[in-house]
Amino acid sequence: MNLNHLNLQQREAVQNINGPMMILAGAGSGKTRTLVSRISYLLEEKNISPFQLLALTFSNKAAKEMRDRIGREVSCDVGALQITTFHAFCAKMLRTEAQYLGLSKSFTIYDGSESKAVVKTILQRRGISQKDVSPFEVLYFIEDLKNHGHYPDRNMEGKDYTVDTADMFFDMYLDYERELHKANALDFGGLITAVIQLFEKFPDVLLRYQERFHYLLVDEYQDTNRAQFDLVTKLAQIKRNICVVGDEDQSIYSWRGADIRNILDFEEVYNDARILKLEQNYRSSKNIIEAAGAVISRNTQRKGKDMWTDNPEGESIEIVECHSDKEEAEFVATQIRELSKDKHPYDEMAVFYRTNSQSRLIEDALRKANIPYRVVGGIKFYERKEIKDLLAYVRIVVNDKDSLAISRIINVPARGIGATSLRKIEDEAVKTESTMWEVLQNIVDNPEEYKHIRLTTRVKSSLSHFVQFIHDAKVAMNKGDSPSDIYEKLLHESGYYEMLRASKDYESMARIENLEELGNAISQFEEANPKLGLLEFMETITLDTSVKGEEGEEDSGEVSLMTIHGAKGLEFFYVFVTGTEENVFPSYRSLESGEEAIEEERRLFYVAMTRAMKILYITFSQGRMLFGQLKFNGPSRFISEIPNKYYRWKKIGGGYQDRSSNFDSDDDSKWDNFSDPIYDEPVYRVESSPSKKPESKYQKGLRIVHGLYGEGKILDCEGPKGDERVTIQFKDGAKKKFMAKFAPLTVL
DNA sequence: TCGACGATCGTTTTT
DNA sequence: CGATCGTCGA
Repeated sequence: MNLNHLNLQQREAVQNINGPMMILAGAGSGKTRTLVSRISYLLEEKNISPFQLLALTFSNKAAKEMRDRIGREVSCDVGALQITTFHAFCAKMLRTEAQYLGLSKSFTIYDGSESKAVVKTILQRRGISQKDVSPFEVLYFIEDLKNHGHYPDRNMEGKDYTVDTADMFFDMYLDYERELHKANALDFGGLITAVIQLFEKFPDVLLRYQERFHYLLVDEYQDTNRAQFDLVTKLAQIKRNICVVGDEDQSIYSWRGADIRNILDFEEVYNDARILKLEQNYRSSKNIIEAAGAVISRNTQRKGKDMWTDNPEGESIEIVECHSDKEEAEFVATQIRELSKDKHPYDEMAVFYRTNSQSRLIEDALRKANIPYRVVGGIKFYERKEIKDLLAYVRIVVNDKDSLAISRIINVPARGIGATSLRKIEDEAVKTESTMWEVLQNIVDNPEEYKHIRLTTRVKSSLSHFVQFIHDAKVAMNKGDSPSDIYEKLLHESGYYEMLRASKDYESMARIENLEELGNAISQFEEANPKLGLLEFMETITLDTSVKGEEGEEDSGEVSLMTIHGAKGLEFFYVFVTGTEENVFPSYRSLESGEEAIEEERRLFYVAMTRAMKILYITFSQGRMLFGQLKFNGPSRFISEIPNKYYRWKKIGGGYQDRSSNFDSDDDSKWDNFSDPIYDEPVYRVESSPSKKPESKYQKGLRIVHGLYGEGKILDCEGPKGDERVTIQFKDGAKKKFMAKFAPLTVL
């Protein structure tokens, strides 16, 4: 096998197949190429059976790419190769081993919104108002436990994680787990912890898998959480051929439980581990790589890599300062136009932002400029209400214990079964320890015995119809009707289609189209997998949330818009990083929560920078509408962390001095709302008081004039010289806070 | 049961 | 600003 296309380190990563190894693969270092070669090498040179390999990734996209590329390189049967996501791997194993854990093979997988719904019902049942305890908080607590590999009776000794069983939330967690078990369901985290449980309670099962997988590979290792680490460690225990690949500088999911310690402590866990660094970047210009390197070097939580490149120096980074968010978007559009005039195709360009809500203005500007674009991410197809509704019907048919699905659609479309009736049915289910489906069946089949559930005749007759058509669909499924036939049946007999057709508004029409699209998806699935049924279809879509795939999305001739999180793993010739302002990027939340969070934001910034191959534009705006208010946040600290020599700074429109007049002529209605920043607390606490600060020109008590508010007095001033935040009391009594260098202030 | 209306409160989201 | 949620009245 020819490995000449690889550099020295890459080759070592390929050929060093035995024992634990961690590959620290920097951005653009040819990671996928290396991994693909490694697997090919194992298969072709070392004659390892595909059956004995396991490669775990985080996204379906990554798994698919790797599989495709290996398929092209290798002649042996790739079909048996396990290259899959953590979650899909676990789901598959749990379906085969379901009986051990008292699950049925047909368990459903709950996504985040369904988990949240379960938490809500638990809170309700306990009579806790959502105002007092937000379901989100509870869910976060539960996820945190699961991220650390906890399951209800797990002994966490020696796990470096303490569980407070006295916490009221812990009780709710137990409730939650019971609820899911009753529904024959698992959430995302539960897929992982259930496998850990399986391994710990049934060592013989574990042994089977340990002996099967001779070679383990974990991609995006920096994003693993403790549970996943546990799982992999267990699997690798006997053969010890575990290769993990990651980049601590691209760890941007710690808020989702990714534990950077998995990387930082790898050598402690495997003391004979080999550590390899892939530090040559093949993607970006020298300017970009060195600038990004300078920024990330400020982080303390790293193993430390020094990326370098043989690529040419390239263009300077463009830092672009705009007046308003609108103007920023217009700049992006104009610049894209320019690039396009120079014959650069649109699909080589991407616009990044920190939060999804920022896409709106960019979209407006691009649309106005007639630039084709697509928004990557955002509202996903399978998260749309109508899709979730129909899928809830499907879920009931597949797994009638799924009471959550029943509650979701029992009155959609309206059947006159309101909250009160639903409550009665749920109560009965809890009381008799049965599922809602059983209760419904009983009410319909033995109305006499169930008279104590006081339901109106109208409700009873609706229920009867509901039970009947679900039952029919189940029968159809069992006798082998095709998934798409069953889907059509549900769509029409539920009355859902009719409900949408009846209301003729634009929105309903779009929904009908989506439901037809769902039908197509099912038909396609059916054709591709004739042996599989609705259950498997459901699993694919809950575990693969990729956006409704239009064919040929690769070279679409469109500019890509996405959050930076969504951009990880991608590359573009021309990249715009927008909204690079304090409180936006880094986000105000991270600023509030301290240095670790800021380091993660810095990694995010690093990821953004290193997506660019040729030209990197970093834009920010002096003023920005946030939560309906105009804010002056000032440029992001990350901009100041880029050494001067790598960038050119460009101001769009006028300078600071004539700002207020510019503002006035810009868009009057908008600036009418001009008001103080909402983040009144000092966000800069962290670095606000070095021992000797140079004298600020904004002293307390000083009288000033503000371009818009008029005359006032400085009440307080904090922050270093040149970067002060001043609190000013105006003549009308209003107190407002500004960043001095951006506010139109004149000292009197 | 269901809609309308006002209060509230805002990241990121591979699975 | 805008989505989401809870309350209230018909």
